[in-house]
Amino acid sequence: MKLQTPSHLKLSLKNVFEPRKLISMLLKILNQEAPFTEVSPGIGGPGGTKLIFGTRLHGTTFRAREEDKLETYTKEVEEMENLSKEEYLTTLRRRSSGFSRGVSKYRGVARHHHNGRWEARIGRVSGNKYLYLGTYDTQEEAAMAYDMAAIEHRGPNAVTNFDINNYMDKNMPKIEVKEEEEEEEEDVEMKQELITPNSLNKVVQPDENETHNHHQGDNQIETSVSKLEKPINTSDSQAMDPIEEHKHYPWDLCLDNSFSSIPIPDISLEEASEFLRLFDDNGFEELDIEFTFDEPFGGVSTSHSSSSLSTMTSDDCSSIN
DNA sequence: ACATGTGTTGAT
DNA sequence: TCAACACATGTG
Repeated sequence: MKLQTPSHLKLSLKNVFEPRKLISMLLKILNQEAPFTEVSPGIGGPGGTKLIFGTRLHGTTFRAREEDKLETYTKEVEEMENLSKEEYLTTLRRRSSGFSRGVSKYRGVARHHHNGRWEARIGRVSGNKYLYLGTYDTQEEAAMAYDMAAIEHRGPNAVTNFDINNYMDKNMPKIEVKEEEEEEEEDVEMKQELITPNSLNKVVQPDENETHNHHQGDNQIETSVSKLEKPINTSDSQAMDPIEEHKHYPWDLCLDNSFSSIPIPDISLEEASEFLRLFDDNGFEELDIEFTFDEPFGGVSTSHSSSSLSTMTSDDCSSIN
């Protein structure tokens, strides 16, 4: 029997890995409108990587594939739990097309072998040929050079490192130009900004434990699942102020604004909003996982999910904000 | 399997 | 700085 995921919950890489849209959606999620673990990239096997927002399972959003098993996603779930928002978005960005290797966090940026500076380059634009964009002291500068070239040559839909708004109006992202050891320093910063996974992971219901298959004999799954289900103390979780956080990440500023203020042709924003609707109180109540699939996901029962879901309401979110 | 686009490497 | 190859990833 074929598993069905509502089409409006499915976003292919092509759509999702458009940073502005992706980040906007993720921000909504990460800003406590939904717990961090509700977004998961799925490794799609032969069909390629897909990032799907869809089915809630074990407090995590999964997109089901007929051949998928829960184990397929344990890696992603763990990854999301162990990474800060910034780090995770970086990994997502890196996974986008053609951007899978290398040392730089940014698209179009590579460390030059000669002088060690950061070289920006964009390939196969306007006809063919590569475009050398120069070398820079910092990754960020090179990344911006790439962004601008990308926008110029590929239009407003270009996949960019930073939010396109930064290039549309006066406010360029305030790049903290540090000395040499950028990477390390940034990593430190990231750690400081780390969103504790537990502080976000509030949807977990105790009774879900019984729902889960705890006796698969697979250690990895078990640890992952139990991690997810670790009871969370909502009250003492550190409230993350989204605004505060924005200060440190220029590229994710005014994402939502960008959607309304910038006319972006053929980007359908409905996808994003439709997706977000999922995380509305009502939306969740009505999203019956049983109707989402014709059979339990990966053989794991989801029968309790809908009742559990109802407890994941704005209460959880507002308590944080 | 093929197309695409970026990382890497070497030459100039 | 330029050019070309390597290769991961998406797509039909």
